[in-house]
Amino acid sequence: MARVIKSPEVRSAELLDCAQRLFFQRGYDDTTVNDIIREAGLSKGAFYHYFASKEALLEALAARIARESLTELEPMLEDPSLDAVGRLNTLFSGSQRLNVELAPQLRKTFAVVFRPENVVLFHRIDEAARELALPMIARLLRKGSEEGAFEVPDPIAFADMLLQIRLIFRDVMHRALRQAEGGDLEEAAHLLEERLRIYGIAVDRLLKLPDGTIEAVEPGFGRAFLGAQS
Amino acid sequence: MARVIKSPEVRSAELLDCAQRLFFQRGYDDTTVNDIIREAGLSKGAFYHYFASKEALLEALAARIARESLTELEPMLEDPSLDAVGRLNTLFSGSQRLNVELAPQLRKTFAVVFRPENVVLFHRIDEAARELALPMIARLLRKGSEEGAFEVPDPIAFADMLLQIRLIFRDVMHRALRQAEGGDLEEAAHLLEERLRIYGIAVDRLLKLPDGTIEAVEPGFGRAFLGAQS
DNA sequence: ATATAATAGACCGACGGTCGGTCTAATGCT
DNA sequence: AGCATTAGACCGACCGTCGGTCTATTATAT
Repeated sequence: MARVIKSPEVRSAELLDCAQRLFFQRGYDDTTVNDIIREAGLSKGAFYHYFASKEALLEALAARIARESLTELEPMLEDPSLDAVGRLNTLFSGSQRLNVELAPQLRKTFAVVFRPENVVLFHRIDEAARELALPMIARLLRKGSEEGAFEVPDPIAFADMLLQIRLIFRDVMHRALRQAEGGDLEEAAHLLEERLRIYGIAVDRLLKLPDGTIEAVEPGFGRAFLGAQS
Repeated sequence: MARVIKSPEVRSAELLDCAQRLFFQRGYDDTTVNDIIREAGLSKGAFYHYFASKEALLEALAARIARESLTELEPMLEDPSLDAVGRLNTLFSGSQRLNVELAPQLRKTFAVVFRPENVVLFHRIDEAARELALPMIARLLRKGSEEGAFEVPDPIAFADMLLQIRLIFRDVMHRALRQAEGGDLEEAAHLLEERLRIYGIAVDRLLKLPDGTIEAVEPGFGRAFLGAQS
């Protein structure tokens, strides 16, 4: 193979790009190191010059994805013009807007990453994202608690639970996607929205807000996300 | 090797026993099929006569573990002498009693299964347990709702969230175990109990019970579990 | 006797990872 | 400027391991 030299930053970014594309297309286990280096156009040796193992590549990728995602969401959590409840609502509506914008791509990715045989991939990304998100959410909860908006005995523990509970959407989304693909868009959209609504109520209750304060679903989100044209 | 013939039930049970012991000792990935058949004392051919793949073995094992665990817990969820709140409290105290009884063995198992590189193992077992537990919990919630004890808009969705939220203890327990092993039993026990207390409050709030109604920790559980002699 | 289930274990291909070595570009030295 | 040295990016043949397959053989049931 022709020898091409690039700066380490470019190379490792390219490796991560390729890995991300392949992992999101076929899953982690079904993507071989050889697949990755073929697409990235370099050798085995070069690959292992950058990453100690396939596993290490996954971790680096998870960290990058987590960092990028949270950079998009962080401003909503810190918006100084809003109170704590407003920030939470902004977070939900904002992430829904993002989801709809990127719906065609996201749907494909979710369909792969949420498959049971890809737990490892999913879990690594979630773990990385969680680590970054936990202090942010905890700070928001503490702030809201001090402002008297919430009633949260232990911001970190509650942030932890809030982040944990959202993971029901791995399964819910997976089922909705399969159902939508099977033709029943109405039913799928309804399942998704209903679960989001209930999730919103759960958040309300955990924070001792009146049911319905947190708006975890925009009306029509289910159809907008599941039915968005590619 | 000497040819030994056993009934299929015995054989597959033995295979599952070995697999469980090895998976819980070294994890799933680090246990090879050859390890399993060596311990179980049979050949590759026999192994693949009983299980289509290593993966299939894992699923069967997860199903068995889930079935056994839930058989122990089910009576508490159905106890006709108690109301809904009482049943939930029995469930928590009962599973804590079980944990303390089996503490030495459980600690070893948890220390392995909760390790990040063993997510697959953990997740398969949890998935199987969840599938069995979901309808039971949902029924309890519906019953409690009808009795006026809880206020639960969607028993299935709430049961789902309740089951999801408990998974924070994968990480919490893992950390507590490591800390206790590192010598700081007091701190570890405190972390564990505090998190269980907060978890109880979370359950209260989700079900619209007054904070403190659900008793998710028995006092002294942390020390009893983490410090129980082998 | 014959079919079928159970068992054995040699064998296979694919995979992650290693290793000795090559090539290039920057740096130091005269 | 011109040459030597060096760091490290890069190559790809090779290796051990592992999950899984295949054929042969033995036990059991009818």
